[in-house]
Amino acid sequence: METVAEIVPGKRHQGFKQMLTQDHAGESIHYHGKLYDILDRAAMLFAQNGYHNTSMRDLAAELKTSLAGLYYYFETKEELLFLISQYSFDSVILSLNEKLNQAGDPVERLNVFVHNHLQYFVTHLSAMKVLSHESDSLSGEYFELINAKKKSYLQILENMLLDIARAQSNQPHMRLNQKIKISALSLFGMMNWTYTWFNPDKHKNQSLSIQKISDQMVNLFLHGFLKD
Amino acid sequence: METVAEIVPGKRHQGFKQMLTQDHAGESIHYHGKLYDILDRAAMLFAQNGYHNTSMRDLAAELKTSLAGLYYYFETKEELLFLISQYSFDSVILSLNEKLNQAGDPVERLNVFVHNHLQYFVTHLSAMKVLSHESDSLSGEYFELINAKKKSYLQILENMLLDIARAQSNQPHMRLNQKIKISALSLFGMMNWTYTWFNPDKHKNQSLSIQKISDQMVNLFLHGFLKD
DNA sequence: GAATTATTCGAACGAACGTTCGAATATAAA
DNA sequence: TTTATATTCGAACGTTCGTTCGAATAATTC
Repeated sequence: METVAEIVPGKRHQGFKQMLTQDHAGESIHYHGKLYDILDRAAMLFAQNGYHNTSMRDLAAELKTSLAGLYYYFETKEELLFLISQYSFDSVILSLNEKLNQAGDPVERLNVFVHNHLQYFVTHLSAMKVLSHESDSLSGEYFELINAKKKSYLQILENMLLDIARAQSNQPHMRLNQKIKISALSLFGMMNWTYTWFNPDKHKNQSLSIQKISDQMVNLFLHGFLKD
Repeated sequence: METVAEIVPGKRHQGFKQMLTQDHAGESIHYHGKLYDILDRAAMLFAQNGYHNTSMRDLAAELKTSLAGLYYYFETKEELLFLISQYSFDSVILSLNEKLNQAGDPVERLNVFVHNHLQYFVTHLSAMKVLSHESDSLSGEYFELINAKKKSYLQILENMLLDIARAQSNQPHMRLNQKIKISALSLFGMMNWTYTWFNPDKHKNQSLSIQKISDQMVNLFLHGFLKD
């Protein structure tokens, strides 16, 4: 069974490199409350004020802990950003895979993809905003690792679109690969852009539910996509 | 005739407040090469490394001028970001209005809107990336001014969609206002997300032209939008 | 050419930042 | 209770940052 990366504090000097490579290798989710607390609050602050405008002192104050104490759980601020990004991404993909196991035809699978993405996005708005907005505040190995996840996530969507396109026999006017690439990126644009306008407080218990947004985006997308 | 905001250097202590309010009031574009150079290069650096990761020393080095000399042209780094954002936004809207004067039916006007947006986006990729990505690095009055432009730009698109929706007689299943809001924001998502994947060097003189991207996005969008 | 104005500059200031270190405290193991 | 381990902390270090200031230079006006 697939899981998100194991996250444990302490002895990071020895454990860090292993964590980077052991990703997706473990069997159970090791839960360490304090670190998740840190990731959660940090994501909130990063989403609210931006990564570079949030100081470690801000984070320490938010968590009612000491500045130096934070560094027991990670080695650098950049690693903190990486951990937030990695955990969010792994969670979305994990949740998606669970739902895809019981989803049938290509179109339904696309529905599942969009709804899963939007659902996770708005219920973890801070973390996903950070993931969408600050991913090139990462550098080096951190950047590469998150970028690889992005590419594989995009690949999942592109494969779905390929299935859908093949299912209908019309010859497309455009080269299929190109059409699928632009389509997939457009769909991601629709979905990810929500972080700039979706307000969970404003929309909670209101008529504009995730289900409605998800349905309309799929409609908007699918009719255009299927119409040559 | 509408123009972009007048931009002149020097005596900023007196001239600044006036510039903020005189926006769109002048008749001709006052051109001051050096300041445009600064805005252009700064936009490049901001797009490349992010606003907060670009220091005034970096910018001075890029322009082969002194650090202190920069402050002759603006008062704070934040004002510099504001000037970039304002000039870009005004230019897009100005260019759009020129093209809309000679565009007929609602659907064609939507085509013009999308093509104008994407065209300006990719030919001024740095500045537009900054505008899309760093606009909430602004605060106070700066933020409000750019936000107001954003809202009015969104309103233009929503009005177009309203015209299109009215032109066809089908009763929509969803409340029209809501449908138009989500549709407009989805379309902006498609377009603005391009800054994360469009590579001008890679796509220059290649098969993936702006016209093709624009056409496909309009197709993708319109067929879904018109289909209830 | 003198006077005025516009533009550039070197040097420095104070503040904020990420990070480190050794000591202190809490927790668990023996 | 003693020992070992896990966690927190105050204080400080070195760096980088945006910004300022008064002087120097260039351009323009008279």
